[in-house]
Amino acid sequence: MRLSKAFVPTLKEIPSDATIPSHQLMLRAGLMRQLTAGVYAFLPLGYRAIRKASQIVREEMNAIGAQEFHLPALNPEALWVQSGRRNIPNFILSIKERDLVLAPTHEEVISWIASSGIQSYKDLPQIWYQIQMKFRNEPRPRSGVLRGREFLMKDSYTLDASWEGLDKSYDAHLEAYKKIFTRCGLNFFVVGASSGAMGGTGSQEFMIESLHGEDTVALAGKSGYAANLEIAKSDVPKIGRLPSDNKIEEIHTPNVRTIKQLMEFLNVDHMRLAKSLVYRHNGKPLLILMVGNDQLNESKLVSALGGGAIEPMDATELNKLTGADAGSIGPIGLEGFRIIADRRLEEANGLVSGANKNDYHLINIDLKRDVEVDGYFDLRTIEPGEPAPGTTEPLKIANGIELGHIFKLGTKYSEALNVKFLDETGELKPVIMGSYGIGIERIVACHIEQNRDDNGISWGKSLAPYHVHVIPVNMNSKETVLQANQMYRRFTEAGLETIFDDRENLSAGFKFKDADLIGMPYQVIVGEKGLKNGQVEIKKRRTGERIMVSIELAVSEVQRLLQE
RNA sequence: CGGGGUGUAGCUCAGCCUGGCUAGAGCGCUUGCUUUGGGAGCAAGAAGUCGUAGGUUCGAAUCCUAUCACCCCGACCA
Repeated sequence: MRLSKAFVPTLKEIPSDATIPSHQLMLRAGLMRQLTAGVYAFLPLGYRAIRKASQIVREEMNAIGAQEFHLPALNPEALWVQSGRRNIPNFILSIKERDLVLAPTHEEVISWIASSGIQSYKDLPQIWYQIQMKFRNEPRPRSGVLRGREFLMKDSYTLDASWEGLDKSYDAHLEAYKKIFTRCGLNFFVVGASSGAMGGTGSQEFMIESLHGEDTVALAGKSGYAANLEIAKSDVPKIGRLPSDNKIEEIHTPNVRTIKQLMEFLNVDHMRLAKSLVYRHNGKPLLILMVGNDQLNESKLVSALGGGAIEPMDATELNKLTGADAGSIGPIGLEGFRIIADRRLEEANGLVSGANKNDYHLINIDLKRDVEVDGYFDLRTIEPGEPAPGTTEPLKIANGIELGHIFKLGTKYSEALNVKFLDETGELKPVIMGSYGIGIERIVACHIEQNRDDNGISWGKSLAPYHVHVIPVNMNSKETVLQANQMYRRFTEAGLETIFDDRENLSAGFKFKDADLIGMPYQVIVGEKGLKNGQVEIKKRRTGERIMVSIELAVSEVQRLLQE
């Protein structure tokens, strides 16, 4: 590719709208331009990187026997009503002129195809995938391509006749994903994750660690524990039982609202304070008991409740139902509430909690004796430094960017959308599904986050839009131009993807800066100094190392470096 | 959706508080000459109805109102 004829609009200055490095560099290196919030146009160089990433994904998917589909982005709205996902908040973008929506993902369409196409256990298993644009009603797009309103995804869907089959399909994806992200030159890790609104029985996320990530993860390097904070566990002890068996007493606690005030007022450890949190679950009142300073983890709460909608109860409503304000609520004598508690409180006694009467607390509460607790669940958010499960290793908390997510969906969609098959015994059963996503643009953005320096992008070999960047130092030197042209021709003929900076009237410095910014792995610098000795210079972008080689050996040397 | 910020030339920004000549700078762009190993120099030039609409005023980029867009923090996040 001759730069003199190419569209590679590099920018010297940092575009003011971009705040994270990958976003800034993707704009500065001329990979893409923003059309409107959360929507980007990929320019030729950026699109090449996207295609490289897609191709790696495609190869590894094909290697596990997956078959590529091309699915409609326009979906009938009714299909989403049927699956129950039409009204998930901030999810679907719709078309004004018709009852059509833009597909945010493709479980529904896949299920529609499978419902007529899959009839017998003999048709299973299947792995189907697509690499296409998806659309989402994102309330706040941000961080460049990391969170957009349209985004390129590889999504695959597995159809199995048995749960064992699903495990196999899932594990195949787990391994394929590791290969994909390794080939993409990413330093990634896998975490246990919440299935969230997707439903299902298990899921894992592939992440890179980054200050700019939106996810928070708990990590323990040595023991290998890694989990999204939404589900992360730690070995904190239960608070257990005290030997005493005192009766409940009411204590006047004027103006005591917070756990901290209560600790000071009663002069007790926070561990004996049972904090009451009041929510509505699918509209029904719910009281949650937590150990004093522990934070409720809403993701864990939703899982514990088996899904559904939760919302904190607002103050006036709470007062109407209990006669007391938040801060004075407790489990004793509370009517019309389901009561659940965090595991740390299991069978605990000697607890302090609100009396459901403003300015009063109860002491000596025994959950076993005095309260009908409808289940103990792990509901707390872990804190850094707590021991990883089954170890003494302290957990570290870090931010991460999610690259991929794999789900065991089970039968949620096959039941809603009638994807059934006849098994060996002639019984009609729902197909067992899995769903597995990878954000293609995120691969590229994360690759840049991890492969850059002050001068620009430093592409790894697998995603680099081109392999080699040939730079003639002085376009006024006939010899330089002649040799550089030959160099370009030789590289191209050898099958290497090559950029040739044949632009006239640009200083050498300008070309070097541009080459470093767009970041191809190897620069071949053709200058009068080297040519005197029949040599050109190969510069490794990543290390800055320079090697002088004879003109004849330049191509084979770069080929050798690319093999390394 | 709550809070904050910004909209002035292709890009980065100044000017706005305290209204007043023909609206500025750097980069980029065009032409010519020079230059060519780390974002060159000189000269000449093109380019903006100051986001949009309304208002106040003799006069608005500047003050007021509304509106749109974009960015950041939060909420949300398949």
